Amino acid sequence: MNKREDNETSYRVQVIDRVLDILDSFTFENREMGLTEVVEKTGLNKATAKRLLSNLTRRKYLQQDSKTKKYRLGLRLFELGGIVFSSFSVRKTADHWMEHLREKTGSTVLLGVIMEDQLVYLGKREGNRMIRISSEIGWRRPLNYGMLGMVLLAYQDIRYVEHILDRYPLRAYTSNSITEKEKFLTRLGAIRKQGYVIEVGEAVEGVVGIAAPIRNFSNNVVAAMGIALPFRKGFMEKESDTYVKLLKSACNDISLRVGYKKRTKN
Amino acid sequence: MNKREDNETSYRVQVIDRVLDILDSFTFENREMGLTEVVEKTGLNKATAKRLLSNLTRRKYLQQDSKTKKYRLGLRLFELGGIVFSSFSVRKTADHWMEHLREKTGSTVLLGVIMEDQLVYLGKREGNRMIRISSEIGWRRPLNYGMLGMVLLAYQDIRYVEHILDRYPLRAYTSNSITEKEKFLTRLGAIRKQGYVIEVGEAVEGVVGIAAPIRNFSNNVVAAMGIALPFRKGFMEKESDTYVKLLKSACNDISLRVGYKKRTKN
DNA sequence: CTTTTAGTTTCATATCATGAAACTATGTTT
DNA sequence: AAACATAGTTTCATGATATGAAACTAAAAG
Repeated sequence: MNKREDNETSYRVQVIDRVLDILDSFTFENREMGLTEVVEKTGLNKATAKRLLSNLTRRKYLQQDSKTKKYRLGLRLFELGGIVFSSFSVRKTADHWMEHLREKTGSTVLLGVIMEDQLVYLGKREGNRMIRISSEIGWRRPLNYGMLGMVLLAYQDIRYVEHILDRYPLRAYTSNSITEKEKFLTRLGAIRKQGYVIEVGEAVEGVVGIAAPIRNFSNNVVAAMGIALPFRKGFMEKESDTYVKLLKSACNDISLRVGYKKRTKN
Repeated sequence: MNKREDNETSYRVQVIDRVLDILDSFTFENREMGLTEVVEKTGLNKATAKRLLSNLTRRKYLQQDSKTKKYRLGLRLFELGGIVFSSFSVRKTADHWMEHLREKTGSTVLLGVIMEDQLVYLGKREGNRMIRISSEIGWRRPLNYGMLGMVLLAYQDIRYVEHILDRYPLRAYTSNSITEKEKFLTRLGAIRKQGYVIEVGEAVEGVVGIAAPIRNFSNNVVAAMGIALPFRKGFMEKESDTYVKLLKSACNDISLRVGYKKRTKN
């Protein structure tokens, strides 16, 4: 008998898994669920689900609309999330630079990191123009998505990139998205050489993205920051340079503050 | 009809309470705990605690430092918190105004709401001056704390205010804090009359706070926004007016834009 | 090396979560 | 208005499952 589960788990507690299944069944798109919907998503017995839901609600991990009886994620999760949020040091140092960039460019500024093989948005500043970049803080995207994903991938080990592309195949988000692996890898090479990326409508139609890497003390790229602007004719010739310079100096400064030491071999 | 014990609980599930006790034992100040520390805080048996911790870790609700063996809150909580965060509509509409205020004043801007009888920080923009306002998003404070708390309380029903002051007595955060109930109530009246508050060093020594209310469609005050600046001589005479005007117009605009949410009472 | 402290694993036990079923409540169709 | 349909709530006998004392290992401290 394989009693020994070779992972670190000492023992599985059924209720915990069930409770977390419930919490996990809430998403950005699906923020409200009734009892029946929860039952459908989790496969739990109705009575059990009710009991667990009530317990979570009593502890403020869920809240229930007294009228519609529907449940949503509770305040406690917001608080706990806030604790985690406040612990990302990159975010903190990037904060006022994001502010600055948005001010100077009037465009939406985004900050992302790699976490568990995915792109996670850590920061966002809404631009005052009319673009809709629907990326909420906490969002996850595949690592090959858009400007931030490309920058982050560009500086990873090639084997890691392969691993990622293997697991999350390239998708056509728009008609301009790169979907061929070879082309994509070439692109990453170019980004590495340039030190930044400019993508035109590859993630969102009609939106230009400019992004650059942020490094930590050990020279590793740990985050990427980018700005998103609406595409205009002549942009590449006239304006792009200004934006790139702005962005690069911001990213470099953040890198320094996070502990990045300029290239010295050791 | 005789309901059960008048709370909504259908039945208590011990493990859930225990698991949530564990999560709840993490705070902003205490973000990392070893097994023993968790046992101390929760009163659980060591074996039980270990089992629950492992389960939470496997599900990314906690993460464990492989070196020190210490646990911290996990990425999943950040994501779930993000979902809750993104659902606060006041925050969203206040967002670019906070940006604007910080830009114009160079000071720290804060946004807070009442939640479960406490002041909860929903938004923050770091000023570029050297003040230390240590309020993280998700923080809770008693409702009688500082500029935001005072503004929020000023517009609540007097009986609610009494209830709050009863439960959370006035504390002296600085030497300027009001600690007498009568004085405090008079202050709230003045705020209501003025439509804003200016407090000098009542929450943090040497910091001036200016805050104003944000109302929803039904005229209820649902949030408060404020700016925090370092105290300078002659501030009250020369500068305060400009700041108040800026802030008031921002708050008014947000109030207008915060259209309708769900109706709470009728 | 010895002691102390912290983390991990086991397993017999009865506590505790479970879910089928019966129930209420509310909305929808005839 | 009754009949039907759908969603939420409560009960309680049952045994599956969480429990914790104890024995263990690992790693610091003395």
